[in-house]
Amino acid sequence: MAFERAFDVAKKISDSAIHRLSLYVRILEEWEREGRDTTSSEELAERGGTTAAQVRKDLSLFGSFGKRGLGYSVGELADHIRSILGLGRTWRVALVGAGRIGTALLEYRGFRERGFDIVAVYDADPAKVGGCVGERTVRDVAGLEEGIRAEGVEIVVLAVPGEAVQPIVDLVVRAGVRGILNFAPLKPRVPEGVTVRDVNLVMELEALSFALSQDGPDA
Amino acid sequence: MAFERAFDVAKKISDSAIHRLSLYVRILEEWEREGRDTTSSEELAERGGTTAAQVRKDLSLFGSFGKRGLGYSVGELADHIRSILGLGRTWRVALVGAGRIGTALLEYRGFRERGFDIVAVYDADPAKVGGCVGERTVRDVAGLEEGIRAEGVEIVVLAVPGEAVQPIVDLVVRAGVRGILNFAPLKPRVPEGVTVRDVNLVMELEALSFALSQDGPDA
DNA sequence: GGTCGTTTGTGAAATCCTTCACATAACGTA
DNA sequence: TACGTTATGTGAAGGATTTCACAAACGACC
Ligand SMILES: NC(=O)c1ccc[n+]([C@@H]2O[C@H](COP(=O)([O-])OP(=O)(O)OC[C@H]3O[C@@H](n4cnc5c(N)ncnc54)[C@H](O)[C@@H]3O)[C@@H](O)[C@H]2O)c1
Ligand SMILES: NC(=O)c1ccc[n+]([C@@H]2O[C@H](COP(=O)([O-])OP(=O)(O)OC[C@H]3O[C@@H](n4cnc5c(N)ncnc54)[C@H](O)[C@@H]3O)[C@@H](O)[C@H]2O)c1
Repeated sequence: MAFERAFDVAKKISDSAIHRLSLYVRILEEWEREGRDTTSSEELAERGGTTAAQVRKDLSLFGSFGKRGLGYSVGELADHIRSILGLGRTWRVALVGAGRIGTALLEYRGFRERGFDIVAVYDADPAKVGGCVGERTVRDVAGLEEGIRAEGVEIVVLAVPGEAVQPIVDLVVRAGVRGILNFAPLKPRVPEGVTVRDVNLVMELEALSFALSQDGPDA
Repeated sequence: MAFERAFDVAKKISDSAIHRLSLYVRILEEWEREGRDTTSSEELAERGGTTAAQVRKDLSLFGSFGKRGLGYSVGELADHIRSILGLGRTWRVALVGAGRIGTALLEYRGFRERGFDIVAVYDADPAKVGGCVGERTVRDVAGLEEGIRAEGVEIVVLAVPGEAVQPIVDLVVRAGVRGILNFAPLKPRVPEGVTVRDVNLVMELEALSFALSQDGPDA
């Protein structure tokens, strides 16, 4: 069969491999726009800050997309990786929490461009519900479960205060959501089969603090 | 010697270990507020979503902070980890880019609470320069290098468009900054000794997309 | 003081991830 | 068709991180 799907046979793929694939697509798309036809693991590695062997290993987890002696077709490889990452489509996303972070995300074009369409926004604050953020109307979080089902929402972005996280997570999981991006500094509990990714900015700053403390003293 | 500093003898500490330490502090501080005196690796692991062995291993990279048979003193362990991460002080942070993400960050109290004090804000847009965001005045990015030196800025948070990143990074590194938190979807090049941490939200969403594509088909 | 139950700290084993190295496939040339 | 050059795909080696498992340390209790 031409179209390999070796990767859904329950193999374990590391997080860093996925991050690199995500990076490779971005590089390849840039090259597509520049009209480049072919590339090599060497070039991708150079541009992506890794090694050629790593690039080939990452790809080999999912199939073989190149031609020996020639390299890869930029367009085809991009297609393959997009298909691996599930990016050949639009994902329906709901945002919960139209606060500072929430509105920043809403007005960012990069998400829709990359296939993540924020189809609905929810908040609990009566002062915000009914109002507009950008071109979208903020809905009452009371209708969240119903809304998720009605709109076929697949991913929820959570930008609410920490204490509100767990109840909302329970609710959206009940409504069938299996992917959550969480900005609160607190890891919610979810059942098997649901993926949560946390964006914890304070942790990132603390990692910087550690790095600076390590080699700072001698400066 | 009572105060061990075994960790600055050039040992390699993994990123994930640092993230977990950061998590442990947060848990311990919560327990401190609740008035709990002691805890165990078991409890920390349970609460932090890891294993007891992992907790002990993480801590053992830096010293030994517990009492066998008894566990850890909540307060002392928090102190030790804060000291390891360099959190026993305030870090001087500058924000570059007072756009959507930038202003969200500025108005967030969590950073100062955890020792990251945003002492200055810079932007290139003449319409923004001179204006206020929260209680801070936006300064012209032309004065960034000078400002960094004058204010003793140690960490820079970059919330500017991708194409502006590299020049600003070069400039702030020249001014002596060794820690950068970058929101643009593009990894800047920096010399040895400078740490950059990237927050790439699109990559996080793409990782969710992958996870959903993996086990989605059977649903 | 001795014994018991507890929990740490840590070598050793197991697992996961990256790098190495090379057989293999593809193409151009003659 | 044979040969030379190139760059992939992948087992095997090497490193790093996580898990295991247990000796050592501590307090309680008698
Ligand atoms: N702003 C930042 O820079 C920043 C940085 C790091 C982390 N965070 C985290 O991100 C989250 C959001 O931060 P923010 O600064 O945007 O906060 P915010 O207070 O500006 O916004 C939170 C929004 O959530 C809404 N909300 C509260 N409870 C809700 C509920 N049960 N259902 C629906 N909506 C509800 C509020 O009405 C508000 O509009 C917080 O957990 C915060 O800790 C924010
Ligand atoms: N907003 C989001 O939700 C979001 C999500 C993911 C990534 N990002 C990334 O974060 C970065 C900022 O995004 P944003 O949405 O806040 O953009 P924005 O356009 O709202 O803000 C960018 C700000 O940077 C300023 N700026 C431009 N060039 C500058 C320079 N040379 N020096 C100083 N300031 C300069 C602009 O004047 C503007 O105020 C971008 O790289 C974007 O890709 C944003």
